[in-house]
Amino acid sequence: MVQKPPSRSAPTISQVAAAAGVSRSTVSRAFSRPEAIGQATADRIRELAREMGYAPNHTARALSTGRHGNIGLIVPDVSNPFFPPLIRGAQVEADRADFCVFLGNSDENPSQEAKLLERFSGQVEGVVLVSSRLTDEQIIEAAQIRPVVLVNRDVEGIPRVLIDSSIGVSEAVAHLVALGHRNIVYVSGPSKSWSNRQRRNAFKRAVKLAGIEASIVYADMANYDSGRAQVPKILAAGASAAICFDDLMAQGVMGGLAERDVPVPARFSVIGCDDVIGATTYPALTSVSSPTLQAGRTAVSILLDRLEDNTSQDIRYTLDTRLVTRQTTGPV
Amino acid sequence: MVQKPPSRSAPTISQVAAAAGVSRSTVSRAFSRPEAIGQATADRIRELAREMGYAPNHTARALSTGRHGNIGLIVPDVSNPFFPPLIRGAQVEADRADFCVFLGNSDENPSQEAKLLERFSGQVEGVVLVSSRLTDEQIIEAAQIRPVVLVNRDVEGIPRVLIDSSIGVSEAVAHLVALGHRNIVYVSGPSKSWSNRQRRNAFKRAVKLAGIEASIVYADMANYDSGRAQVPKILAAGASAAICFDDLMAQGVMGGLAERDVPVPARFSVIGCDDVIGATTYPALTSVSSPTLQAGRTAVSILLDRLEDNTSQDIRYTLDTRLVTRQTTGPV
DNA sequence: CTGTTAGCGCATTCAC
DNA sequence: GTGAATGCGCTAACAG
Repeated sequence: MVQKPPSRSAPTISQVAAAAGVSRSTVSRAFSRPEAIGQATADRIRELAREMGYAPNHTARALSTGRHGNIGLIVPDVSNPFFPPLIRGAQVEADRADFCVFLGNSDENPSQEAKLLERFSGQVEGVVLVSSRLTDEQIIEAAQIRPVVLVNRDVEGIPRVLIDSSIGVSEAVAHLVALGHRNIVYVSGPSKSWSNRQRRNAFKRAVKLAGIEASIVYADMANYDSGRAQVPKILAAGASAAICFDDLMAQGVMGGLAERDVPVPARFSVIGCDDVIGATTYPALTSVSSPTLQAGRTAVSILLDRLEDNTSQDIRYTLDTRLVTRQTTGPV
Repeated sequence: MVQKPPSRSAPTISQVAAAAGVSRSTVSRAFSRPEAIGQATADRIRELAREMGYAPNHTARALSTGRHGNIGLIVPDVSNPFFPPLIRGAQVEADRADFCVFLGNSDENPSQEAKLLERFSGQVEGVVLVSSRLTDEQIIEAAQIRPVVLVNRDVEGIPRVLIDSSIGVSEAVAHLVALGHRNIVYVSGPSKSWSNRQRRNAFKRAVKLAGIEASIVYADMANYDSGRAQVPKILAAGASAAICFDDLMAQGVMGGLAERDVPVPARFSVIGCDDVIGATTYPALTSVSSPTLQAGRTAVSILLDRLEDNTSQDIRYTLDTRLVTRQTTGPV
């Protein structure tokens, strides 16, 4: 086997053992279970190792133990502002346990997602799937190989953390009603999205409860242009306010309204979901805030727990949302 | 050694060899160098392996070859909209070579960055450091262990890809001058940022060349609130336009202006940098576009090249920027 | 508390 | 073209 000569070849455990006049096992213990050997020897070895620039070879350790201290995280699209905070949260939690995280981008594409899963396989102890595009069957199959935790995807038997927009959307409707709105529209996102179904249903329940007029306009994509394109339909419905599937669409709606000289919030109110850009726009967007960072943390936390004790109770962790009122909503 | 019993234990190369009636070497070759064995045997073995659900153990292979097909990518802050497209680009390129990428978040913190580097070490063949907060010495030291490629950081001898804002910023100034502006301000970002220094210098050169009045206001942080807080200083300077270190600050400036009832672009023009949010706001932000996705791709591409042929010529790859004109700039 | 022994799963010299 | 032997670096039983 040809080893590319490293500029500064790393010492092996044997070299440290020789230099310290002990066996390799002792050196090994000095790093993995220091409390199992003499305090003095442990210190001496670690010090010596430090001087020699020795560090345990992660790969060799992984081969021997079957544990590599890595997890995988697959998201549909890193560039969608919804995900970065979630990734961040996952990182933070992984960090605390000294785990490294592989990041994968599925491009909203099931086969790409499966490919990543395959590629990660054998290098990760578990995987977090965010807004997975895989079928239930594929997910269940993947979970048979190694622990899987889902975010915003509800598959029975697979640990999952769900951001529940119900409360936030209800608050949004209540907020608009309190401001005097009597005809609201929900701008729907991707039809196969779990989050979208959930928000739409919460919307329906809330408007029915309030006994006001309401309608739904359907867009296929969740982005600025898509939101902008819905404005004619929204205005045609005679609504005075819109709750949008996400903030990007909300921005699009605002753009479309501005083009038609409909002032926000003077003549029309707009509410987004996820609160990913709220504070950085003008006027600042009222939005249903999603605890995405928390979702990332929780998912990884659950995954790591599962790696510890191999319990397999059915976890379904729900995170609540709330309305963050800013400047795009006003009295009718 | 206690191996946690996998639900569906993966077959090893030996089992496949036994089942196929060949030696382990042959099976190994069937996967790593199929052309080195009989076409027929290779096919037969691969087929059998597929049936048995065999896949080469990544870790064992890595231990033996010293190559694990992973790279590390460390960014200051995943949540900063500048980075996701870059991450995306890096992923795309890694994907093409069947590499997995470890993502790390340094929190703009040098010691956290060093810690990640350490944690990745031994599992990655190379690392891409984006807007590194490490000292030159630390970077050089890291590069002695394994290949390192820098993005937006200029250290002699280390391969680097730099987004050169000079052209874009010059265009921005020219654009404003053409619109009749005669007093412009540059809203400076983090003082130790390479990008900021570069933009500020390009600004100085351009305004001097145009012979117009100009000034610089200094902010320490690059975010919305920081931009918003600069508005009084900007207006006090008597400027009619501002070029901001990045889009987030530009948004902040727009927010601050709106609060003071200064209409954009009617009475004041605003230009951002990086073009990370331009199209999703209203009015749409004029911005100096940074090819961040391309930067990510190029960095990984250079890294992978370097892993192939161990050449070590000094690469300094420059990516140009250009002004994207939208609706926040207008005649004075 | 420490050393000895035996793999983890694979890639790779050598022979044949 | 194929098989036998050896080692990658480390950990974990088992003795002592």
